[in-house]
Amino acid sequence: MPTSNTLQDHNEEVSFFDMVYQVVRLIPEGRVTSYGAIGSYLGAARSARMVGWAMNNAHHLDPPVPAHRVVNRAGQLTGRAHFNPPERMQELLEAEGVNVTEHQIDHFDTVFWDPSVELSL
DNA sequence: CGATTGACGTACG
DNA sequence: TCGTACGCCAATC
Repeated sequence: MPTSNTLQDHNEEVSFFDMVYQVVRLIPEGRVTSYGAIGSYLGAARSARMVGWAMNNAHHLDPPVPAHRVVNRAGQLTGRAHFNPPERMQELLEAEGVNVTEHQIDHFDTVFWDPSVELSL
């Protein structure tokens, strides 16, 4: 029996946070996805904010989560400020073959990786 | 303990 | 069609 005796007895799957981490780790190199896409894949399209918030926790996770492959719906590296250093996010993306200009991913529609599509749910 | 924020996105006016 | 408001769940103040 789980340690937590929360009100949610319907915990059939892991927490939303954990699911986010799992999906982010499934992102292949050279591909990126958006917070909303992950949230939508998890069945909560409106919880895009939560996905980003989960990334904050991702920094102390093991193994580390490739948060640099997660950007907003516009393809902008909005979360770069939370990296160390912030420019590290762009460097990591370029190292995987993803070109970034002015914190904006080039050909975002091409490198975009939609979990609900690639995972063929 | 209660209110606000937070790496966004969708819905509504 | 464009602009504004709300929602998601958890953590922080």
